[in-house]
Amino acid sequence: MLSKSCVYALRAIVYVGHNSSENHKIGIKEIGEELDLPVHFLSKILQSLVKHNILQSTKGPHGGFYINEVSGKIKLLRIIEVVDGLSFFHKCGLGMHECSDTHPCPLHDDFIVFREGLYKIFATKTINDLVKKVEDGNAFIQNLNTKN
Amino acid sequence: MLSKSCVYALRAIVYVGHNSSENHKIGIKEIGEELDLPVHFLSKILQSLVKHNILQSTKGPHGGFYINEVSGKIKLLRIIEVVDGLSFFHKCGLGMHECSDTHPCPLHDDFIVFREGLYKIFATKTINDLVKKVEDGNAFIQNLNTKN
DNA sequence: ATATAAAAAGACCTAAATATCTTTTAATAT
DNA sequence: ATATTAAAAGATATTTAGGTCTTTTTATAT
Ligand code: FES
Ligand code: FES
Repeated sequence: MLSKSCVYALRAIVYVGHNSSENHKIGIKEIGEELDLPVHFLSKILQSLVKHNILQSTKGPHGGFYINEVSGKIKLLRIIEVVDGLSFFHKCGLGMHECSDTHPCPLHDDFIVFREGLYKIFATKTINDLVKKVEDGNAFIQNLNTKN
Repeated sequence: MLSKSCVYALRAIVYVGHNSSENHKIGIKEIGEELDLPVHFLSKILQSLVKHNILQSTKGPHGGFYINEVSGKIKLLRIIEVVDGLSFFHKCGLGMHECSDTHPCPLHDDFIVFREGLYKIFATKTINDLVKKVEDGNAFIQNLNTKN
């Protein structure tokens, strides 16, 4: 559904949101290790998020990634848009060229309920919402038994 | 979500169910052309379905693919199982190693609604259900403007 | 029996996603 | 200014999904 790049992005951002601040930035190595993600690959993904101003970073000693006021309020959908694009939310679930109410595939009615439901979730929730869940102990972003 | 192989499979089976019978089998070439699908690739997929007894075929003149009584009643989920496997329906939407109620990711509650809803649809609907929709004119499996 | 038609099987090929490794750039502390 | 640290950038490798082409097998009609 979402690509690996995309879920890596989401989890990494939440991790950064949870563990960092303007004066305690967090290195790519730590993020990768804590989330069991391939560091260099993740690095690419985060680079792109920084370019899109979804995430902040600085180089050099005590550098690393962090998240500012504004970024925390970004909707998950925006991250998906940047990493994967939004085509999933418009595509036919049976792979027809067009998804349309007037020329629907046999799964259309059932499928769009879920597709649009997901859309709404992603379009509504922010990074901060996820961070809060983690901080309240109601959710986790690290694997239970850490082994890849 | 579903791989191309999988949606190709579903659409092809519905096409066969709709257009063929024991004494009017239907060739791979026609299926591919009518659905705008790559013939040889589709051929592989259908081969595997035949092996799994989800679809029937005979070689030689007037040979081709068809669907018997039993196959029409097969659930969509079975096709997904054979082509893609069922891992999607158990996997964490944020890519954590395990999806669990006790160690949930921050999207877990929202995501499983979607995941399990879809599961139910696929576990319930049969090939014949989709064929019927098409025959009743309530759905289509061919593209509108046929160009790949 | 033979020719023919169609699927099955096998061998490849291509593109995209995922992952790794190396070099460069820039920020900071000394 | 210099050394150091960490991200950015670039190049390359691997894996998986998707697709094509060729040969073989098998059923049928003649
Ligand atoms: S036409 Fe297939 S999901 Fe809308
Ligand atoms: S833990 Fe992520 S979806 Fe269940």
